[in-house]
Amino acid sequence: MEIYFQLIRDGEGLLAACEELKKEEFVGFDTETTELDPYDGDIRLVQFSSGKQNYVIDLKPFRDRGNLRDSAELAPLRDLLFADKPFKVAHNAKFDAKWIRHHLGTEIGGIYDTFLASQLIAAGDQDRRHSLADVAQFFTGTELDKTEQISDWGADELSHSQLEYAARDAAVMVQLREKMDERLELDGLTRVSRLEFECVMPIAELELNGCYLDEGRWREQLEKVKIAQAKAADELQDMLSAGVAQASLFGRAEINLDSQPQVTDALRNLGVPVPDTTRAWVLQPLAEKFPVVGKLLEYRGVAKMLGSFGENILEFIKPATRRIHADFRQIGAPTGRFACSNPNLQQIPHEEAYRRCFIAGEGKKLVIADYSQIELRILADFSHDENFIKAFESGADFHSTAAAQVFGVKPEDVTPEQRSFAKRLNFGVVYGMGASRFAEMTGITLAEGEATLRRYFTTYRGLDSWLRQAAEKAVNNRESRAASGRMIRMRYDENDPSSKGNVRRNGKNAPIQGTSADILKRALRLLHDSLRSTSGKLVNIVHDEIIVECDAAEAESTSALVENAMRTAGEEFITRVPIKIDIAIAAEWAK
DNA sequence: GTGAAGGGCCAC
DNA sequence: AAACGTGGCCCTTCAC
Repeated sequence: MEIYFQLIRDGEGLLAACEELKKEEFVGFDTETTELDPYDGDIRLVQFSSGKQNYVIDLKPFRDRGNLRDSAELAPLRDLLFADKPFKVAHNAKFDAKWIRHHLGTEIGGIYDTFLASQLIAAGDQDRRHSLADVAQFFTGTELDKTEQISDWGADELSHSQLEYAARDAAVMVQLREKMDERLELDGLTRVSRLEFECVMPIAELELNGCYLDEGRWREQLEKVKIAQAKAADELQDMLSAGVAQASLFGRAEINLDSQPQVTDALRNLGVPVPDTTRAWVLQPLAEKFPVVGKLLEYRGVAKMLGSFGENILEFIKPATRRIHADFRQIGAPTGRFACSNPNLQQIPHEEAYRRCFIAGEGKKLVIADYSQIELRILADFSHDENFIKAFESGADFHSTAAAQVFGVKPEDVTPEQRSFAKRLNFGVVYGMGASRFAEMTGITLAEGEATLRRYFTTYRGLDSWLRQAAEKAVNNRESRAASGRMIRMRYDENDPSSKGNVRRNGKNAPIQGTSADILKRALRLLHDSLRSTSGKLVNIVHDEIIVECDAAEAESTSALVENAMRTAGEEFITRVPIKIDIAIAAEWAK
C-alpha cells in the first residue's frame, strides 16, 4: 500500500505543517525511537496525519543543529503538542508522551489513546488483543505490516520503506479513532474514556520521575534477612531430616526447602497430616502441635522476602537517574486498577523496614496521601444505607462504630474482638465473602458465622439489597459498571457450577473496585494540573495512595494541593458520604 | 536451554 | 484446604 507523506527536515517546513495540523480537531500521532526507554536513546521521527495529509518530521537534522529541548525552530511542534486541540490520537500514548516530555521538554495536551480505548471496549475479555495491528484489523479491517517497527531508527539515512511505515502508523489513527469513538459511545464508555485519556500524561511523568530507593538501607535490611533465612533454613533442614532413616547414618539428608513436594513428603514422614496444599493458612493451625510446621512458616516468610524483595530490586535502579522507573499499566485489571511491574512498587511489604528505604531525594520531602476506607465509602454511597453512612458521618473509628451498630452495644463498650469481627466483615462483604469463609477465619462455627452475617446484614439492610442486586445484574447482564461508566465484562459459563458464584462475587466487587480506580485516576489528572508550576512530582501510586516528592520548603503547600485534588476527585463520584484523606509529610515512605 | 504451568505469597 | 476481589514475582517442575 503506497502512502503519500511529506518529509520535514527544517523549521520552515515544520511551521507550515503545524499550521495545517492546528486546524484539525483530531490528528494521528506517532513517534519512532532508537530505544524503548527515553533515558536510553533518541527520538528520531514524529509523525502526524490530518487525515488528508501525512507528515513525517525527521528530528535528526534539528538535533544536528542543536539541542532539541532548546531548539527555537521546534517551537511550533511543541506548541502543537502542548495544546489541548487538536487531540493527538496515538496508540499507547504513554510511550510517545514520555519521549516527547523527556526529549522535547513539553507535555502533550489533548491525548486520545486507541490502546486504552480498545481495552475499555474489551472490558476484560481475555481473548481480545490490543496491539495497533490487532485493533486496526478489528475496527477498520485494515491489515498492518509491523515488520519495520523494530528496524534501525538510528541510521543516518532512513529507507523509504521505514518512512512510509512511520507515516502509515499515524495515518491509520484518524479513521481508527472515528470507528472506536462510535463504539465507545454505543457502549456508554465516553466518560470513562476521557478519564483514562487525561490520565496518560500523569502516568508518563510518574514513570519518568521514578522513585528514589536508598540502596544502603535496602542492603542493610537484606543482610538481616539473609542471616535470618540461613538460620531458619538450617534449623528447618535439621527438623525435617529427623524423620529420615538415612539421616543418622549419612548425616543430614538435605532436601530442597523451596520444593513443595519434597517438603510435603518430609512433613508426612514426621507424621504431620499435611493436605495437598501447604499454604500458610492451612499450615497455621498445625503449627502449635508440630514445631516443624512453625519453622517452615518462618522459613517461607524470610525466603519470600529474600526472593521477591532482595537484590533483584536494586537492579532496577537506573544509573542515569539513580532512581527506579517501574512500568505502570494504566488498565492493569478489568476493574480499571493499575498494574505495576519491573519492579512492582505496589507490593512492597508494608513493614517499616522496607518502606523506609524509599526516601525523598536530597532537600526533598515526600507527601504521602491515601484515601481512608475508600471502597467502603463507595459501597455506602452506592447502597444509600442509612446506618453505614451514619457510621462514616460520625467521623469515629469506622470498624468500632460498625461493631457498636452490629452488636448493639455503646461505642465505648466495643470489645477488641467485636471490632475485629466487624473489620473482617466490612472487608469481606466488598469481596462477596460467605459465612463459611468468615467462620473459618474467625474460628467460630458455621452456625455462628451465619448468625453473625445475618446480624450484619440486618443492621445494614440497604447494603444487603445493593449487593444482591449487583450480583443479579452481573449474572443477567454479563457485565458490571463502575461510577464512570467503566464496563467490566463477566465470563459466565452456565455449564460450570462454580461460574455463577464467581460472577455474583465479581458483580459485587467490580463496581466498587472500579469506582475506586476511577477516583484515583481523576485525582491524578487534577493533581497533575495543580502541580504543574511547582516542584511537586508524582513518584508512586498504590491503588488508593498517591506519593509526591517536592522541595522541602514546598511540602506544606504541596500537601494541600494533593489533598485538594484527591478530595475533589472523590466528591465527583461520591456525594452521600464524606471523603477522608490521610496525609503525611515525611522523609521516607513510612508513617 | 527455555518457556509454561502451578504453587505460594506480597500489596491494596 | 477456601465459595474473598484485583494484580505481579519467585521458585520448582515438566514438556519441548
